[in-house]
Amino acid sequence: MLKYSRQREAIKNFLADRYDHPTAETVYLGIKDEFPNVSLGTVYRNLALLAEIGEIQKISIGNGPDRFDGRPEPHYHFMCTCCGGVSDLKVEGLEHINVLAGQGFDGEVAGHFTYFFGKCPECKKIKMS
Amino acid sequence: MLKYSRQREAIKNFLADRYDHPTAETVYLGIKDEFPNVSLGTVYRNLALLAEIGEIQKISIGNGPDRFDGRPEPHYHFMCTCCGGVSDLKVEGLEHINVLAGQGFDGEVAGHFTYFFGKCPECKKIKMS
DNA sequence: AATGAAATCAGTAACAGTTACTAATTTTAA
DNA sequence: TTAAAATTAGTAACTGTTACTGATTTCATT
Repeated sequence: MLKYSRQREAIKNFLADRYDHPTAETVYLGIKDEFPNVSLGTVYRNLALLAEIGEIQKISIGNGPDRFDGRPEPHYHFMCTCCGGVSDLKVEGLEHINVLAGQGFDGEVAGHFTYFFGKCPECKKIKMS
Repeated sequence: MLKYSRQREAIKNFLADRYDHPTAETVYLGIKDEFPNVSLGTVYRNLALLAEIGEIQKISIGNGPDRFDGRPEPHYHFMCTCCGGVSDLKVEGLEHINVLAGQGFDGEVAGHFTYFFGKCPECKKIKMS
């Protein structure tokens, strides 16, 4: 049975406010002013729990630490190879790619993970000027 | 300057022979009969080097250890959620998705990583029978 | 409001995968 | 053959994450 916890609520609120897909470490530091004694383990545990019940998303992108996204609706992500930032990316017409992947494959394709990489708008602007 | 090394050659050969995308640990154990004193660090270093010069591919899939693919040509991968195995997957008509992702995005999409998941042919068969 | 079982917590230790360091060995151009 | 540079084995250290512990918080039931 799931019980309320102030720490979990703070973690959820912290994520709801931002679009930069912070790491567990960042979340930890971010709720420290409200909960000075919060444990990093608590942050990890709640992030995993929230992801499991579908209230947030865990983004395992590249080789660094996992990142977390407060928006549960499925969408794509973009990682800037220049500044390392991760942002949301709206991509239309990609719904069919599981079917595409299943053609000529004897198994059963249930889904896919995709992330795009390249230069984010800010880094592109800097290089051009 | 890159010098020849017997260990590196053994690692490359080990990968060339197989399609199961082994982890560094597996590669390490696999070349141990030829090089009983080989170091795990040597395996990691050479796998990273070979991936960097484009002779093999590093597959960072899910949350487990990285896996390595002896074939450098770009292709997709499939992970079975049932047995955990990773296999190659031929998918046609996915070349355009970088362009698709770039529509309405001010940055520059250079590429993407995608892996599919679901049930592999073997696991699908078992469940059905 | 008081009780108590279950969930959650903070703090810390342990863990897995990987990288970094060091002195000895191997490679290879001269 | 020589010697500088690359590579090695072995080991320690590091990063991100999970597991353990006894104390605290939550909350349905009284």
